[in-house]
Amino acid sequence: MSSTKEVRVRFAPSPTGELHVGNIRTALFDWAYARHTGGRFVFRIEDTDTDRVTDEYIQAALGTLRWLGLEWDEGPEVGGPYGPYLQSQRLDIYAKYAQQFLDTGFAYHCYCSAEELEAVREAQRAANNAPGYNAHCRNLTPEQVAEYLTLGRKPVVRMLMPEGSTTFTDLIRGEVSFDHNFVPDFVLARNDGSPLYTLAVAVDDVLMKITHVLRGEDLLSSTPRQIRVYQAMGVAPEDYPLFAHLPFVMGQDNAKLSKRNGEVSIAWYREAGYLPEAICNYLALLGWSPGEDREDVTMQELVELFTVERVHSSPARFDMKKLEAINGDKIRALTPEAFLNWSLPFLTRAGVITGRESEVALVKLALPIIQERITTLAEIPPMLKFLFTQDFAVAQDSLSKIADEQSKKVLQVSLDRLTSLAEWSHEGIEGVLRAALIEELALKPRVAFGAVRIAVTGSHISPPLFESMELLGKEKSLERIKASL
RNA sequence: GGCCCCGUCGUCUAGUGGCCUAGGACUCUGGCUUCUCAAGUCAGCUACGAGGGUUCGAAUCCCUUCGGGGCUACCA
Repeated sequence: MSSTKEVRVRFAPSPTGELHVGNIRTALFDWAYARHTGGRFVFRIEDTDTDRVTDEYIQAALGTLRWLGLEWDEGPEVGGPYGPYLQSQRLDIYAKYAQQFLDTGFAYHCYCSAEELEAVREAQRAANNAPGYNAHCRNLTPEQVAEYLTLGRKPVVRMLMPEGSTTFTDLIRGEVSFDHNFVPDFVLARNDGSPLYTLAVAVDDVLMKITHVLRGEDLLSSTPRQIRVYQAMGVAPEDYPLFAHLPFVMGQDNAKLSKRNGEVSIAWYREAGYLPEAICNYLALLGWSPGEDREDVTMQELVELFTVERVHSSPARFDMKKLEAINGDKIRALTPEAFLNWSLPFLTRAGVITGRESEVALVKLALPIIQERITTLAEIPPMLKFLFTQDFAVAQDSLSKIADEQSKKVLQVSLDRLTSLAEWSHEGIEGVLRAALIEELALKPRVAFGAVRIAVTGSHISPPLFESMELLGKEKSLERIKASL
């Protein structure tokens, strides 16, 4: 059917808040599918709910997708042949179709008030009947209409759902069928003429020639309504987009994602030092897998491997621990240059460096010794702070650990031997300290080096000691040991 | 309540009638390695929601049941 057509996939969020991991997972699959098939990735903003969508959220959404590397071929800022891509700029189009549906009898004016509708629903619930509009206004006489008008009532446009049922094949769930007894006549346009989601989404998918709709499963039951709009537009069944309803991403406690059970905003992950590729790799594994016990994929590999056939139908729980593990893997896989570029902003923002060339040079030398010991970029500043700080002080909780006699002795001996060390290299430092502390004083390495570590780096947890001392320099290293005596 | 979707280790998943006494990853526990923290490495814990069928044989097919979720708006 659509085998010869160019694949066109859209991501169409309604930015009523910041994009969260669930939205992003959908965007990622949309993007991956478009790229995998060599099709087009269309980005559309569904801002018909003007009360809840703000420009700020729209801008944030654009920024988030860009940061993640999910570049779109058509959409806001880049344009495209089927624009505009903001629904708020397409109002006249929806109005035209609403009128057309009215003219052709697919839709009708409904004058019922909110109170009347509520009363109907109440009665249905009480009688245990299927809820939904009772088609009260389907066949109003001209007199009745006139009466509503004199009452000052303004009508909404309602789609007429005929008897029967709608069946479609979901690419993930197989054949799904809805009896129209449970798909009531639904509103297409408000009484001020503004369109509702069901109208706008269907009209745009048709006009933008969308071939595949991959979206959240919360929209599954709205699909028959969309299909009815296609029919009203005169679209042939073989030209309907193919649907694939993605499973939910749930929070830790099996509840919907929220701030309470794990941070959901991508902006938070960005600030916390997660790499876009780690986020995408992890999210890709929620509801999909490449098979063959594979998990680690680059963006490129995701594009190559992604198919809807391998997408699950059951919901997945978001697990921060797994994300952390993947983030650590991705950080370790970074080239020195890339790692440096990711690190610098975190170091400057934390006030560890100001960005001077000499500082950057030192950071460059220090990064290799911490690359495999962090899981997020945010861990970099505290780890390298000792190299740059002007007002060095040993951490409070470590102070007591070097206050005893033995520690004092270790530090004194270290100071003496190191002072005469000519070549200040980590090999040299290690050789001297091992000879003096481990062999001569017969101390356990962890005890002996522990004291030096605290004196020099200020903490009992640090990057490898000898490399750290080399980077710090002889003068500062000895200065700190002396100060701790 | 009604309609629809879903159900494999704690979590993400592999698995499409025999390769499954169910594999991988994360977490957790223990060991090795080790200058701390990591990383690496070895081992261990733990699952086919339940009950019926079909079949020589079922995690895989069918039915029932239980559980979870979505929708039921002039939200999306």
